[in-house]
Amino acid sequence: MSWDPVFRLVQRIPRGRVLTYGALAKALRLPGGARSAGRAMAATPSGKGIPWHRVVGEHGKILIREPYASLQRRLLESEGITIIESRADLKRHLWKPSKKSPPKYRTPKKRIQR
DNA sequence: CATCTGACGACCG
DNA sequence: GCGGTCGCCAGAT
Repeated sequence: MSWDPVFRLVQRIPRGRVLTYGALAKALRLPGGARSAGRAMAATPSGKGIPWHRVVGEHGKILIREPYASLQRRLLESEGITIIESRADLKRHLWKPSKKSPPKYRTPKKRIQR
């Protein structure tokens, strides 16, 4: 599975903005919904400039575990996003994948048979 | 091939 | 608002 479309979209999230796994999944029509978005992020290659920390759970909650949670919080705050009780203020920072036909994820029609 | 394991979220009590 | 269950499905073991 190529999570490329996911990475591309995440890469477009502006500084100081966040997106939720659910919104991400919905925007790309990921099969399996939000969890798929989560899997994609878990597979995020580091060192590629992908702002993974801008993806949070519903209500802006940071869902990942330590030690990443602390790191994510720190990164978000450094961008001017206020985190209260492990949550980002979505009202102010939720980002919408505006215009430009968001790359739509497509399920492979069929899998390679063994 | 069988099972387990989640960077989720909706639902219910 | 909080904790438990369930559907979902790709990777890991």
